[in-house]
Amino acid sequence: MTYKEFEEEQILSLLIGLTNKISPKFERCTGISSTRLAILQMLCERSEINQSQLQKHIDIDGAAITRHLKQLEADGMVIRYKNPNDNRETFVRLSDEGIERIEGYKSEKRIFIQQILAGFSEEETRVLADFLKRMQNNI
Amino acid sequence: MTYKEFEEEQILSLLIGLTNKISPKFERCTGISSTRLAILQMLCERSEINQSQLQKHIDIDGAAITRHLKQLEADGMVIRYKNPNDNRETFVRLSDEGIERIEGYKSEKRIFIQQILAGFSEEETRVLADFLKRMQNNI
DNA sequence: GTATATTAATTGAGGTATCAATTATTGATG
DNA sequence: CATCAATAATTGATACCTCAATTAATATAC
Repeated sequence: MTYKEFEEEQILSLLIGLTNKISPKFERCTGISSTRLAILQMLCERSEINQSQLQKHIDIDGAAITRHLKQLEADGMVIRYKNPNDNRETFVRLSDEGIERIEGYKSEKRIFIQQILAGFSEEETRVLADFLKRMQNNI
Repeated sequence: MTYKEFEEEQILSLLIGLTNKISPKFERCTGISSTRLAILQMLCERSEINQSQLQKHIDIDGAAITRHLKQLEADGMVIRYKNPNDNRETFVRLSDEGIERIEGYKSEKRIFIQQILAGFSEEETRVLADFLKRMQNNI
Protein backbone atom coordinates (compact mmCIF):
# COMPACT_ATOMS: atom_id res chain seq x y z
CA MET A 1 0.00 0.00 0.00
CA THR A 2 1.38 3.38 -0.99
CA TYR A 3 1.47 6.37 1.30
CA LYS A 4 -1.26 8.05 -0.70
CA GLU A 5 -3.50 5.03 -0.30
CA PHE A 6 -2.86 5.05 3.42
CA GLU A 7 -3.86 8.69 3.64
CA GLU A 8 -6.97 8.06 1.55
CA GLU A 9 -8.11 5.16 3.71
CA GLN A 10 -7.71 7.27 6.80
CA ILE A 11 -10.10 9.85 5.45
CA LEU A 12 -13.01 7.46 5.39
CA SER A 13 -12.62 6.42 9.00
CA LEU A 14 -11.94 9.97 10.11
CA LEU A 15 -15.07 11.15 8.38
CA ILE A 16 -17.29 8.48 9.86
CA GLY A 17 -15.71 8.60 13.30
CA LEU A 18 -15.99 12.36 13.39
CA THR A 19 -19.67 12.35 12.52
CA ASN A 20 -20.41 9.61 15.04
CA LYS A 21 -18.89 11.79 17.72
CA ILE A 22 -20.28 15.09 16.55
CA SER A 23 -23.94 14.15 16.22
CA PRO A 24 -24.63 13.16 19.83
CA LYS A 25 -22.42 15.94 21.12
CA PHE A 26 -24.27 18.48 19.04
CA GLU A 27 -27.54 17.41 20.54
CA ARG A 28 -26.24 17.57 24.09
CA CYS A 29 -24.79 21.04 23.55
CA THR A 30 -27.67 22.61 21.68
CA GLY A 31 -30.66 20.65 22.95
CA ILE A 32 -31.75 19.57 19.47
CA SER A 33 -30.45 17.21 16.79
CA SER A 34 -28.58 18.81 13.91
CA THR A 35 -30.98 17.46 11.30
CA ARG A 36 -33.98 18.72 13.17
CA LEU A 37 -32.43 22.14 13.53
CA ALA A 38 -31.59 22.14 9.82
CA ILE A 39 -35.26 21.53 9.13
CA LEU A 40 -36.29 24.39 11.39
CA GLN A 41 -33.77 26.73 9.76
CA MET A 42 -35.11 25.86 6.34
CA LEU A 43 -38.62 26.65 7.57
CA CYS A 44 -37.31 29.99 8.79
CA GLU A 45 -36.22 30.92 5.30
CA ARG A 46 -39.22 29.66 3.41
CA SER A 47 -42.09 30.14 5.87
CA GLU A 48 -44.12 27.49 4.02
CA ILE A 49 -42.76 24.44 2.23
CA ASN A 50 -43.89 20.92 1.49
CA GLN A 51 -42.07 17.84 2.73
CA SER A 52 -40.67 16.83 -0.65
CA GLN A 53 -38.89 20.13 -1.11
CA LEU A 54 -37.72 20.00 2.47
CA GLN A 55 -36.31 16.57 1.77
CA LYS A 56 -34.40 17.81 -1.26
CA HIS A 57 -32.92 20.77 0.56
CA ILE A 58 -31.92 18.88 3.67
CA ASP A 59 -30.80 15.96 1.49
CA ILE A 60 -32.23 13.25 3.65
CA ASP A 61 -34.55 10.30 3.16
CA GLY A 62 -38.28 10.98 3.02
CA ALA A 63 -38.98 8.55 5.82
CA ALA A 64 -36.70 10.51 8.09
CA ILE A 65 -38.40 13.77 7.16
CA THR A 66 -41.79 12.38 8.07
CA ARG A 67 -40.59 11.18 11.44
CA HIS A 68 -38.77 14.39 12.29
CA LEU A 69 -41.78 16.49 11.41
CA LYS A 70 -44.12 14.34 13.43
CA GLN A 71 -41.89 14.80 16.42
CA LEU A 72 -41.46 18.53 15.83
CA GLU A 73 -45.22 18.83 15.54
CA ALA A 74 -45.71 16.89 18.77
CA ASP A 75 -43.22 19.27 20.40
CA GLY A 76 -45.26 22.22 19.20
CA MET A 77 -42.48 23.58 17.00
CA VAL A 78 -44.15 23.25 13.62
CA ILE A 79 -47.62 23.13 12.09
CA ARG A 80 -48.60 20.86 9.22
CA TYR A 81 -51.59 21.08 6.88
CA LYS A 82 -52.52 19.63 3.51
CA ASN A 83 -52.28 21.65 0.34
CA PRO A 84 -55.96 22.20 -0.66
CA ASN A 85 -54.95 22.23 -4.33
CA ASP A 86 -53.14 18.92 -4.10
CA ASN A 87 -54.08 16.63 -1.29
CA ARG A 88 -50.91 14.60 -1.63
CA GLU A 89 -48.77 17.44 -0.39
CA THR A 90 -48.31 18.50 3.19
CA PHE A 91 -47.17 22.01 3.92
CA VAL A 92 -45.10 22.73 6.97
CA ARG A 93 -44.37 25.96 8.75
CA LEU A 94 -42.98 27.12 12.07
CA SER A 95 -45.38 27.66 14.94
CA ASP A 96 -45.12 30.80 17.05
CA GLU A 97 -43.35 28.77 19.65
CA GLY A 98 -40.99 27.44 16.96
CA ILE A 99 -40.15 30.97 15.82
CA GLU A 100 -39.46 31.92 19.39
CA ARG A 101 -37.30 28.96 20.28
CA ILE A 102 -35.22 28.69 17.14
CA GLU A 103 -33.05 31.72 17.89
CA GLY A 104 -31.68 30.08 21.01
CA TYR A 105 -30.87 26.92 19.09
CA LYS A 106 -29.15 28.89 16.36
CA SER A 107 -26.82 30.65 18.74
CA GLU A 108 -25.98 27.38 20.51
CA LYS A 109 -25.22 25.91 17.11
CA ARG A 110 -22.81 28.69 16.25
CA ILE A 111 -20.97 28.24 19.50
CA PHE A 112 -20.76 24.52 18.88
CA ILE A 113 -19.42 24.90 15.36
CA GLN A 114 -16.84 27.45 16.37
CA GLN A 115 -15.64 24.95 18.93
CA ILE A 116 -15.32 22.21 16.32
CA LEU A 117 -13.53 24.56 13.96
CA ALA A 118 -11.31 26.15 16.58
CA GLY A 119 -7.98 27.04 15.06
CA PHE A 120 -9.25 27.08 11.49
CA SER A 121 -8.55 30.21 9.49
CA GLU A 122 -11.22 31.63 7.24
CA GLU A 123 -9.33 30.32 4.24
CA GLU A 124 -9.05 26.84 5.72
CA THR A 125 -12.76 26.77 6.46
CA ARG A 126 -13.45 27.73 2.88
CA VAL A 127 -11.15 25.01 1.54
CA LEU A 128 -12.66 22.40 3.85
CA ALA A 129 -16.20 23.26 2.71
CA ASP A 130 -15.00 22.99 -0.87
CA PHE A 131 -13.45 19.58 -0.26
CA LEU A 132 -16.62 18.27 1.33
CA LYS A 133 -18.73 19.54 -1.55
CA ARG A 134 -16.46 17.84 -4.04
CA MET A 135 -16.75 14.56 -2.18
CA GLN A 136 -20.50 14.96 -2.12
CA ASN A 137 -20.52 15.37 -5.88
CA ASN A 138 -18.48 12.21 -6.26
CA ILE A 139 -21.24 10.12 -4.71
CA MET B 1 -24.63 36.29 9.91
CA THR B 2 -21.22 36.85 8.39
CA TYR B 3 -19.94 34.99 5.36
CA LYS B 4 -17.51 33.07 7.52
CA GLU B 5 -20.32 31.93 9.80
CA PHE B 6 -22.31 30.82 6.79
CA GLU B 7 -19.39 28.76 5.53
CA GLU B 8 -18.86 27.26 8.99
CA GLU B 9 -22.49 26.24 9.35
CA GLN B 10 -22.36 24.56 5.98
CA ILE B 11 -19.52 22.36 7.09
CA LEU B 12 -21.55 20.68 9.77
CA SER B 13 -24.38 19.71 7.47
CA LEU B 14 -21.98 18.70 4.71
CA LEU B 15 -20.10 16.48 7.09
CA ILE B 16 -23.17 14.77 8.46
CA GLY B 17 -24.92 14.54 5.12
CA LEU B 18 -21.83 13.10 3.50
CA THR B 19 -21.42 10.40 6.11
CA ASN B 20 -25.10 9.49 5.98
CA LYS B 21 -24.74 8.90 2.27
CA ILE B 22 -21.35 7.25 2.37
CA SER B 23 -22.03 4.61 5.00
CA PRO B 24 -24.83 2.71 3.26
CA LYS B 25 -23.13 3.14 -0.11
CA PHE B 26 -19.92 1.73 1.25
CA GLU B 27 -21.69 -1.36 2.43
CA ARG B 28 -23.44 -1.90 -0.87
CA CYS B 29 -20.21 -1.51 -2.83
CA THR B 30 -17.93 -3.57 -0.63
CA GLY B 31 -20.33 -6.04 0.96
CA ILE B 32 -19.39 -5.07 4.52
CA SER B 33 -19.89 -2.06 6.77
CA SER B 34 -16.98 0.32 7.09
CA THR B 35 -16.74 -0.11 10.84
CA ARG B 36 -16.74 -3.87 10.58
CA LEU B 37 -14.02 -3.75 7.95
CA ALA B 38 -12.01 -1.39 10.13
CA ILE B 39 -12.20 -4.00 12.88
CA LEU B 40 -11.02 -6.73 10.55
CA GLN B 41 -8.15 -4.59 9.29
CA MET B 42 -7.03 -3.93 12.83
CA LEU B 43 -7.10 -7.66 13.50
CA CYS B 44 -4.94 -8.12 10.41
CA GLU B 45 -2.24 -5.93 11.89
CA ARG B 46 -2.31 -7.23 15.43
CA SER B 47 -3.28 -10.88 15.01
CA GLU B 48 -4.53 -10.94 18.61
CA ILE B 49 -6.09 -8.10 20.52
CA ASN B 50 -8.68 -7.64 23.26
CA GLN B 51 -11.88 -5.73 22.79
CA SER B 52 -10.89 -2.76 24.89
CA GLN B 53 -7.86 -2.04 22.77
CA LEU B 54 -9.88 -2.60 19.65
CA GLN B 55 -12.36 -0.07 20.93
CA LYS B 56 -9.65 2.52 21.49
CA HIS B 57 -8.12 2.06 18.06
CA ILE B 58 -11.40 2.09 16.16
CA ASP B 59 -12.64 4.87 18.42
CA ILE B 60 -16.12 3.54 18.89
CA ASP B 61 -18.35 2.70 21.85
CA GLY B 62 -17.75 -0.59 23.63
CA ALA B 63 -21.32 -1.68 23.11
CA ALA B 64 -20.88 -1.36 19.37
CA ILE B 65 -17.65 -3.39 19.48
CA THR B 66 -19.36 -6.23 21.30
CA ARG B 67 -22.18 -6.35 18.79
CA HIS B 68 -19.95 -6.19 15.75
CA LEU B 69 -17.73 -8.96 17.06
CA LYS B 70 -20.68 -11.18 17.86
CA GLN B 71 -21.90 -10.78 14.33
CA LEU B 72 -18.45 -11.28 12.83
CA GLU B 73 -18.09 -14.41 14.92
CA ALA B 74 -21.48 -15.67 13.77
CA ASP B 75 -20.34 -15.03 10.20
CA GLY B 76 -17.23 -17.11 10.82
CA MET B 77 -14.85 -14.20 10.25
CA VAL B 78 -13.31 -14.00 13.72
CA ILE B 79 -12.65 -16.20 16.73
CA ARG B 80 -13.01 -15.04 20.32
CA TYR B 81 -11.59 -16.58 23.48
CA LYS B 82 -10.98 -15.43 27.03
CA ASN B 83 -7.55 -14.45 28.24
CA PRO B 84 -6.59 -17.29 30.65
CA ASN B 85 -4.54 -14.82 32.72
CA ASP B 86 -7.42 -12.39 33.09
CA ASN B 87 -10.87 -13.74 32.60
CA ARG B 88 -12.35 -10.32 32.11
CA GLU B 89 -10.62 -9.89 28.78
CA THR B 90 -11.70 -11.41 25.52
CA PHE B 91 -9.12 -11.83 22.79
CA VAL B 92 -10.15 -11.66 19.18
CA ARG B 93 -8.40 -12.81 16.06
CA LEU B 94 -9.21 -13.48 12.43
CA SER B 95 -10.35 -16.96 11.48
CA ASP B 96 -8.86 -18.65 8.42
CA GLU B 97 -11.96 -17.68 6.53
CA GLY B 98 -11.56 -14.12 7.77
CA ILE B 99 -7.98 -13.98 6.54
CA GLU B 100 -9.09 -15.28 3.19
CA ARG B 101 -12.04 -12.96 2.72
CA ILE B 102 -10.53 -9.73 3.96
CA GLU B 103 -8.34 -9.17 0.90
CA GLY B 104 -11.37 -8.91 -1.32
CA TYR B 105 -12.98 -6.40 1.02
CA LYS B 106 -9.82 -4.34 1.14
CA SER B 107 -9.57 -3.99 -2.59
CA GLU B 108 -13.25 -3.07 -2.84
CA LYS B 109 -12.66 -0.48 -0.18
CA ARG B 110 -9.80 1.07 -2.12
CA ILE B 111 -11.90 1.31 -5.23
CA PHE B 112 -14.69 2.92 -3.23
CA ILE B 113 -12.44 5.48 -1.62
CA GLN B 114 -10.78 6.42 -4.87
CA GLN B 115 -14.24 7.06 -6.24
CA ILE B 116 -15.13 9.32 -3.33
CA LEU B 117 -11.82 11.16 -3.66
CA ALA B 118 -11.86 11.36 -7.44
CA GLY B 119 -10.21 14.57 -8.57
CA PHE B 120 -8.29 15.07 -5.35
CA SER B 121 -4.56 15.58 -5.70
CA GLU B 122 -2.20 13.92 -3.27
CA GLU B 123 -1.64 17.24 -1.58
CA GLU B 124 -5.35 17.90 -1.24
CA THR B 125 -5.90 14.47 0.27
CA ARG B 126 -3.19 15.18 2.78
CA VAL B 127 -4.68 18.55 3.70
CA LEU B 128 -8.15 17.04 4.03
CA ALA B 129 -6.89 14.33 6.37
CA ASP B 130 -5.16 17.00 8.41
CA PHE B 131 -8.32 19.10 8.65
CA LEU B 132 -10.35 16.12 9.82
CA LYS B 133 -7.79 15.23 12.44
CA ARG B 134 -7.80 18.77 13.74
CA MET B 135 -11.57 18.71 14.04
CA GLN B 136 -11.34 15.41 15.86
CA ASN B 137 -8.97 16.93 18.37
CA ASN B 138 -11.37 19.80 18.93
CA ILE B 139 -14.02 17.45 20.24
C1' DG C 1 -8.17 -11.50 54.27
C1' DT C 2 -12.28 -8.94 53.57
C1' DA C 3 -14.46 -4.84 51.80
C1' DT C 4 -14.10 -1.52 48.19
C1' DA C 5 -12.72 0.21 43.72
C1' DT C 6 -11.50 -0.51 39.02
C1' DT C 7 -11.67 -2.77 34.58
C1' DA C 8 -13.79 -5.64 30.61
C1' DA C 9 -17.57 -7.00 28.45
C1' DT C 10 -22.44 -7.19 27.90
C1' DT C 11 -27.30 -5.82 27.71
C1' DG C 12 -31.13 -2.54 27.47
C1' DA C 13 -33.08 1.78 25.94
C1' DG C 14 -33.42 5.43 22.76
C1' DG C 15 -32.33 7.97 18.62
C1' DT C 16 -31.28 8.50 13.52
C1' DA C 17 -30.62 6.85 8.89
C1' DT C 18 -31.47 3.99 4.86
C1' DC C 19 -34.27 1.04 1.75
C1' DA C 20 -38.43 -1.19 0.27
C1' DA C 21 -43.26 -1.54 0.19
C1' DT C 22 -47.75 0.63 0.76
C1' DT C 23 -51.53 4.12 0.55
C1' DA C 24 -53.66 7.99 -1.40
C1' DT C 25 -54.00 11.42 -4.76
C1' DT C 26 -53.19 13.51 -9.13
C1' DG C 27 -51.68 13.38 -14.06
C1' DA C 28 -51.43 11.33 -18.71
C1' DT C 29 -52.68 8.24 -22.42
C1' DG C 30 -55.24 5.96 -25.65
C1' DC D 1 -63.37 8.40 -19.31
C1' DA D 2 -61.14 4.51 -17.65
C1' DT D 3 -56.73 2.59 -17.07
C1' DC D 4 -52.08 3.13 -16.04
C1' DA D 5 -48.13 5.88 -14.50
C1' DA D 6 -46.08 9.28 -11.44
C1' DT D 7 -45.82 11.77 -7.09
C1' DA D 8 -46.22 12.66 -1.81
C1' DA D 9 -46.26 10.88 2.36
C1' DT D 10 -46.20 7.10 5.47
C1' DT D 11 -45.01 2.66 7.65
C1' DG D 12 -42.21 -1.47 8.46
C1' DA D 13 -37.77 -3.64 8.65
C1' DT D 14 -32.98 -3.39 9.52
C1' DA D 15 -28.65 -1.46 10.91
C1' DC D 16 -25.64 1.61 13.38
C1' DC D 17 -24.35 4.53 17.26
C1' DT D 18 -24.42 6.46 21.93
C1' DC D 19 -25.27 6.42 26.88
C1' DA D 20 -26.44 4.17 31.19
C1' DA D 21 -26.81 0.21 33.95
C1' DT D 22 -25.36 -4.45 34.95
C1' DT D 23 -22.40 -8.61 35.58
C1' DA D 24 -18.12 -10.74 36.39
C1' DA D 25 -13.31 -10.76 37.43
C1' DT D 26 -9.24 -8.66 39.20
C1' DA D 27 -6.67 -5.00 42.08
C1' DT D 28 -6.18 -2.23 45.94
C1' DA D 29 -6.45 -0.70 50.64
C1' DC D 30 -6.87 -1.16 55.34
